[in-house]
Amino acid sequence: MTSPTPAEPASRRLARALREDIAHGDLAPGDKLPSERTLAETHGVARNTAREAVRILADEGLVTAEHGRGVFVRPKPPLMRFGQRRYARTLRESTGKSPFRAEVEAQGRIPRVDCTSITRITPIPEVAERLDINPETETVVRRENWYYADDEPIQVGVTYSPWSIVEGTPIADSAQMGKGSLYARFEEKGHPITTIREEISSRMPTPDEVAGLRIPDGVPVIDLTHTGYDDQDRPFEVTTFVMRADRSALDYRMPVED
Amino acid sequence: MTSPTPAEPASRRLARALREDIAHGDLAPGDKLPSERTLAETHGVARNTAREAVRILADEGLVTAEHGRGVFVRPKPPLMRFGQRRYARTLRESTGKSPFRAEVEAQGRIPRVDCTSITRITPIPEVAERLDINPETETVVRRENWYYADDEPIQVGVTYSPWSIVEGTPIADSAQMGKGSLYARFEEKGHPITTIREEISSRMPTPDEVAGLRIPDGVPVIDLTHTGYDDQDRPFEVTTFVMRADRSALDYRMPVED
DNA sequence: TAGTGGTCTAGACCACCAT
DNA sequence: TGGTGGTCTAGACCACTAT
Repeated sequence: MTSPTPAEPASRRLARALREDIAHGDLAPGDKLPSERTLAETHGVARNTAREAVRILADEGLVTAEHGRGVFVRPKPPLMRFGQRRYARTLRESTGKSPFRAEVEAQGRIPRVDCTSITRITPIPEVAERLDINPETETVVRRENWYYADDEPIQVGVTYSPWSIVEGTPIADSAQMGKGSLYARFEEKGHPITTIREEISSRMPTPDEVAGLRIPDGVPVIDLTHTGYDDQDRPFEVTTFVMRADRSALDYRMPVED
Repeated sequence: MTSPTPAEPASRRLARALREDIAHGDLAPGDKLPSERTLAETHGVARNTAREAVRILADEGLVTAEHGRGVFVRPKPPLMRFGQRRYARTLRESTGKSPFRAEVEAQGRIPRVDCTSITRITPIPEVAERLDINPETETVVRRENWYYADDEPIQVGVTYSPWSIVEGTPIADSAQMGKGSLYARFEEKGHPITTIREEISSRMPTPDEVAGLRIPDGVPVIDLTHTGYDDQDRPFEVTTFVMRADRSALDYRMPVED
């Protein structure tokens, strides 16, 4: 007695129609959608139903609502791509600037990196494990960095390194790292970065991250835990990054081990 | 005259309360939330408002609604981790099975890989560019694979390789790759996989992906474009993966080039 | 059959933005 | 000021799950 495929709800039908308009370019990136009230009237539904359709698209990351202005097709700006070159000594020495700055400038945007806090703490288990230290007897220095392009926050990085290594260096207490930045200082202390491990996952942002990184609805974050090893294969720093996934991508090239 | 911080909306307040219950373990993974109607009554709001609160949590990936059953705190199963070892010859030769199978079995789950289509096509520009071929004169073989753990779809992979390389091999026309799988066949044709490039991004799934991979609300996908290079640094295959981000992670270890 | 989530209506008021 | 999205209400019916 029941029909095999129940009728598609009005909100999804409307969402599908708008999605196709976007896919076909009838609604181009940056374009403003009709207002919720207009959509409701022209499609013969209640405003809440039109609103639900818009929300479906927002959850897919296709549109962004701006309070008081309207709903807009989200433009797809080029992604900033980060790979292992960000740790190469040649890059450090030739430009003297960090790979984040290089990548952002390559896109014609203005980079900024703020070190917002430097503290000495007892490491959490995930960090202690990767640094191969005893969390009950050893402390680490925690440096929190915020990365911006044109004042738009792109990623947050938190670097942990053993106190025994960074004691007395700018890493332990200065926001200014000097020429060649962080990894030049590690190298001076006998820890040239030689191998890296990158653990990558993705998820929806927490409310704090939404606020801090100003992340629109429907945009996930990339969660990256980076571990640096020196020429004797000793881990000496762990950095966790949280990146806006609509602004960031990762790009690695590596040998296949046998 | 206006208060500096407008009152928090009731739906967000309720969402925050529930979020804290989850964080504190009062609501453990797998637990059922009170019904929307119960939440509405106990918090003195309309059902739609309680529903909105639940939706906020679903969009964050914290809970999953099951029609007719209730809303449940989403358990966090261990992630399946994939790295460059998945391409190592030693792994191929010692186990004879693909790294996906090995990883899934390591978690006590039953792997399955279905090759759902093999076609010969004109490559799209992104693929042609990575394979360094002329899309107007060369064709590629497209193999689509679906990967399951305990019959739960985890990822989709689409492999493209030049017809000139795979012509006459099982890669071009057989769902069965034989011992050592795909990369053993490439090696036999003079293309041992030596270097890989991995381009990683993340986004919300399309409606097709939601349906195909049975992805719950609030779960992004990891989008991975993999390129394989042989011992003469010639690219010979490109594979694009779409993975459920709540089931998959990537884990690479690589040297830093100077 | 009872209880759950899924969808929808018609209306209201608020907060934000541009003019 | 008028138009926009953001939130909320009180009610309704449908579809799914379990008993």
